[in-house]
Amino acid sequence: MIAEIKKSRREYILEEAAKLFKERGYTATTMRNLAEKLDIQAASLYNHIASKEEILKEICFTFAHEYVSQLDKIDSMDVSAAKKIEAVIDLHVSLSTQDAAAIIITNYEWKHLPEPDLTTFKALRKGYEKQFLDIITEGVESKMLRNIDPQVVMFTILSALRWIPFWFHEGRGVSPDDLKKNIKALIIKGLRKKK
Amino acid sequence: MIAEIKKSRREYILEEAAKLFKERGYTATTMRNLAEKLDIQAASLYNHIASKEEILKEICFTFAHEYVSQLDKIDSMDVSAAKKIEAVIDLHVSLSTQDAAAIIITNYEWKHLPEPDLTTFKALRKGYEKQFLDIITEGVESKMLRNIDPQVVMFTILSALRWIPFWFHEGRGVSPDDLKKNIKALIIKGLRKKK
DNA sequence: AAAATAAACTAACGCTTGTTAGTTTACTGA
DNA sequence: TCAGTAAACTAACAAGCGTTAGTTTATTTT
Repeated sequence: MIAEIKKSRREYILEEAAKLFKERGYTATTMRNLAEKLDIQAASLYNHIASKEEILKEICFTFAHEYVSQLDKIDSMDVSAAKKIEAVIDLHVSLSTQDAAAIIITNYEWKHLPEPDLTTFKALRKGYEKQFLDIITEGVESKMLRNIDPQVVMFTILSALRWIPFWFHEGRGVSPDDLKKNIKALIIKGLRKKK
Repeated sequence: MIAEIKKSRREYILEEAAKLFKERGYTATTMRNLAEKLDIQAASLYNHIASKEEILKEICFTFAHEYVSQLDKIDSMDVSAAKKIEAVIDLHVSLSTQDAAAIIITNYEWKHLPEPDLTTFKALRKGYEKQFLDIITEGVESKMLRNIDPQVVMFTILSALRWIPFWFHEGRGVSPDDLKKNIKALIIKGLRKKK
């Protein structure tokens, strides 16, 4: 009970931190900025978190692990490469439209992680990209997908997906579902050979 | 002659600054970091540049203007929307593979510009995106392109292009020319209706 | 040879940074 | 009612920040 209350206060701080990190970037956000947003003194933050770096670490790894475990699930499904790519698009759009700020931190502010977390994170990220690359390569080799360089395909798709939380706004423009459909139409029909 | 020597020294500083800003981000890069890279004292930098912010400003606006003027040229051509989109892809790949660090600053570090430069820059960027959006919309309305939400198409293409300087390395993987061909194949065949 | 200029230097400034220490206040469960 | 605890407070720190002032050194121009 007590732990729960403590946790919710802590999580609220993490949320506000993510928003600030998104707007100004991690380095340019000060603990006093964050405190001001919460209407408390900077020193009071340390009742809830150990350090500024800990905030970054918690956000980055929470979502990195989420991505990795979901991709594992997708990859173990018994469906075509094209279907797996569609599932990856759905995954990114869902997370990006639900937790935009935190996803931006995970994708763009991780480089400010202190060692050894930085090395760990980079390995996670590299592993994710490699696994996705293998799905694309399999699709090309089985002649299901157009013969386009798999690395170019991977980076093109991932960078498009990683940018979504910057421009997507709930209730303005397309809905999350329409976003999924449109991106899949654009990407997949470009990849799939004409039948 | 004197002006030329001074300029080359100054430009060398700008180049090194761009590399550091790329690696660590603008805010996390200190004038002492930059000085160390050039084997001089931080104070000596001020013989060549007025401030840290001036460095950022010069890099951002140099390339923002380059993008805008090139897009104007493309837009005034008497060709189809698809051809214009291809030309935009060529433009981004060329700049991203030639001046990777500076392009990254222009695309990702501009938010640290001080006012009123920030407002000016955002207007330039917004204008660029609007002009590109209009090209895509025209293509959809003329039934030449698949019926995909133009805003989704614009952001998907632009974010994919803006990420290139992060992963592209000369001499490793695809060449700039192959990169152009592959991205155009992926994007355009996804946009164009089956004939 | 003298003057001018480019480009480095040392020393220091005022300010902001993340963080710590110790204390106070308000609520909760026994 | 009283002890325990969560969560705020004030005050201050050491380190690092961008930048300025004034000076020295080396090269080029006249």
